[in-house]
Amino acid sequence: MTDSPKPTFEFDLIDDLIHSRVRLATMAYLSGAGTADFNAIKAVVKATDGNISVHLRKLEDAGYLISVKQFSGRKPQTLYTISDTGRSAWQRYLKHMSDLLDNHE
Amino acid sequence: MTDSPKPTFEFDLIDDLIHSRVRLATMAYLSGAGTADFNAIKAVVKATDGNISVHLRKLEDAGYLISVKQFSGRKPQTLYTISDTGRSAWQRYLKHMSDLLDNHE
DNA sequence: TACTTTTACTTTATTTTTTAAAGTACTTTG
DNA sequence: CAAAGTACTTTAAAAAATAAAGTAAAAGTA
Repeated sequence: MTDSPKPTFEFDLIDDLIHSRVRLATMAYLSGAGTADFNAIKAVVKATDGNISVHLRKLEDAGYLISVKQFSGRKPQTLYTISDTGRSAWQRYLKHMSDLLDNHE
Repeated sequence: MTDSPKPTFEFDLIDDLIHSRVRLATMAYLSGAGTADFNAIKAVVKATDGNISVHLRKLEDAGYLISVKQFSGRKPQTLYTISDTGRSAWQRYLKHMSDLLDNHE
């Protein structure tokens, strides 16, 4: 048998929960913005209401985001922030991507 | 109305065909290896036969990979190489990821 | 005031993608 | 030569993503 080829980085370690385009955009935006509401996130991510709603829920269920429901004037408003768990998952994700790039400059 | 928030990079430009974990691993490996056969790719990507087969087909259908079928001894062997189209798509992908990282060092 | 539209979402249904399970056509091994 | 393996492909099942409806309240319009 021949020896198995070297992987450039550990693909199986990349976090699927973050990797999805919509959720990646969400995490990237929130990591900079700190806190943002449903509509702001929807806007940067360029997603439909239903779409972003489901993805936000997924990130929240995973414990990556914390949501707070309040009223802005007389309208309901949901605010989202990255949790500590979410932040370290995000940092790990960035590390993996950076490893990928290091191998392919 | 308030002005829309600034995205950190253009998420809608990221290439879904490459972004999928299995296909990302495949492209990353092939971009370094030059050419590799079905089994070598399957090994680095840690995928099952059927799984990698479908993903390789997808990359080939997109014109990102070129496959050549030959015999190694008496066994069939399929070799895969990144095409020119694939290489530039790959470079664009890396550029986008690098943009993402620049905004979040 | 009655009615339509808009806002801020959630829920459900449809489509797409991914993964897993079989299947094919050989070859190698005991 | 029968059983087990190799190198895949094809089809079926599961999961994920997207789109379409639906809800409840607010706001604008006639």
